[in-house]
Amino acid sequence: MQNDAAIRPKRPRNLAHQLVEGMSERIKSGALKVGDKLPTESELVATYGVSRTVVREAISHLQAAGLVETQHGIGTFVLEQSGGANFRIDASEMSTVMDVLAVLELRISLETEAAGLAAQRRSEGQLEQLRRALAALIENVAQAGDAASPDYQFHLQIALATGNPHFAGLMSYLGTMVIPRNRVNTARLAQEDRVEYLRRVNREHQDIFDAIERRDSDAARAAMRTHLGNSRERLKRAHVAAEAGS
Amino acid sequence: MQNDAAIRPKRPRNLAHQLVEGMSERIKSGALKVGDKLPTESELVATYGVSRTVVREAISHLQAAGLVETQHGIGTFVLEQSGGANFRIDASEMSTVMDVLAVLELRISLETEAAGLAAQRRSEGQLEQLRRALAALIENVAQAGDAASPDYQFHLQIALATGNPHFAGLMSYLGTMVIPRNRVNTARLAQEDRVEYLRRVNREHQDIFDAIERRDSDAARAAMRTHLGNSRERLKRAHVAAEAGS
DNA sequence: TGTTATTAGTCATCATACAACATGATTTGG
DNA sequence: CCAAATCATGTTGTATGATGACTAATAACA
Repeated sequence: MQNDAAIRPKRPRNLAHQLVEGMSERIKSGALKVGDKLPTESELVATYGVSRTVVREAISHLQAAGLVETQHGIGTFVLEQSGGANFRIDASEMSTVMDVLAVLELRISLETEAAGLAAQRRSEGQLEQLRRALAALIENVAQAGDAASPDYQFHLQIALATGNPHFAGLMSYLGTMVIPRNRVNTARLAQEDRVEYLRRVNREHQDIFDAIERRDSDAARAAMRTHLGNSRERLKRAHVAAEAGS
Repeated sequence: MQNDAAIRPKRPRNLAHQLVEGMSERIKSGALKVGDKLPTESELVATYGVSRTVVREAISHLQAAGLVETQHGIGTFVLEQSGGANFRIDASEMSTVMDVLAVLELRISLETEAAGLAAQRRSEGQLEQLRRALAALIENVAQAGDAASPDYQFHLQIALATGNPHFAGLMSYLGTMVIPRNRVNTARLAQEDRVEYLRRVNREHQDIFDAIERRDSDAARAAMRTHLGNSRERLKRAHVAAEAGS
């Protein structure tokens, strides 16, 4: 059932959202340059095959996002990303399991490399920090998700051990994204076999630590990829279970 | 004469904007607490004396601003402010070669995975975009660094082909970081053997494209890692050369 | 009791119409 | 001929009515 078309929202949230993503991409990809006038509402209606309501809502989103500016009677124009460019994931885009999965993919990308670099570069002090975080992780039964959870701390320590502050910076930002309030939590799946689940996760963490400890970069990458890949599969299963089940 | 506009700095751009301001105030002032359900569209139509169109556009703005979230068939709810957290690399921290190297490591992390995912998921249309970017890359002799450069476009297209918008978002952000004013560009090293250099880089890009074209995920990852790893080495060599030399 | 149908409330989308604004072409007055 | 007023056209802003889709709660039924 879990076809590998992992991210593509098979059920679009709403039409306007699709338009927003499409046009955002066309802006970021350079198809629409700064100052360009994007197609008129009528044209967008024609090309996307939706009503003007949807087009206007999409443009409304783009306006609020600061991507475009509309002038009455003339058109809407792409405006330059004002000075403080930054990377930001809109909180409103974190409501579904699919959204969490998309961010998790980013984490996989980041943390596999971070684990590899940490294995090469970790100092003894950083290794000690990691060891402490791992111990807290094994003792504490608290579920992941909390920003202060031992799980998060462990992963953050790995990012710190790379010596590249950007890894830790991005990690700590992504950490705030995984919290969301919806019922997406891992609570459901952990119920059926909590002990087995915890034992397995702990083992995965231990593998990562061991690889970093013995400075085995490739093994660290592999262990981290396995760990987060499993997390992704658990989320997916919880997703389909929630959709099919209750 | 715009003096009459000067009297009232609050010029109503459009009705929706007025609604946005009104409701934003009511949210921030605490009149509407987190989790509260704000009035239905019909009620807002009645209280503000505008049409549903305007109400919906206002709500659309609030959604994009991350203030509220709408659930189909239920209502729209106020959600907690995520404190405007974002990931940002200070431009002032991008002056030395080491800083560029640190960002490049992040790119390696990102793009390696992006190449792998793109190989799995790329559509035919995305492949065509990639092919075009590659062609422009080979023809054009312009040096990298510019945000509109073929090199950047090629890499961005790969990020887009993952289907995960966050990859493209982060990529385009990191792209702005590599621009800055430092003369650390690859110009120096390219001088000694420019032809050989270009031939090699083109070959690396071609390898990446080929792997994505035949949906070979592992090969795509490897090719991208090789490519960016080589870029890193070139940068390092340019660094030590610059330090020792002039 | 438990399950299914129905219903009401709400948001999502569509279609149409008209008003407000901007711009360039056309007409008109000198 | 020139310049100003007017008109024509295109675009965004707003209004209105209708229909579809989703959710939760209630009613009907076995």
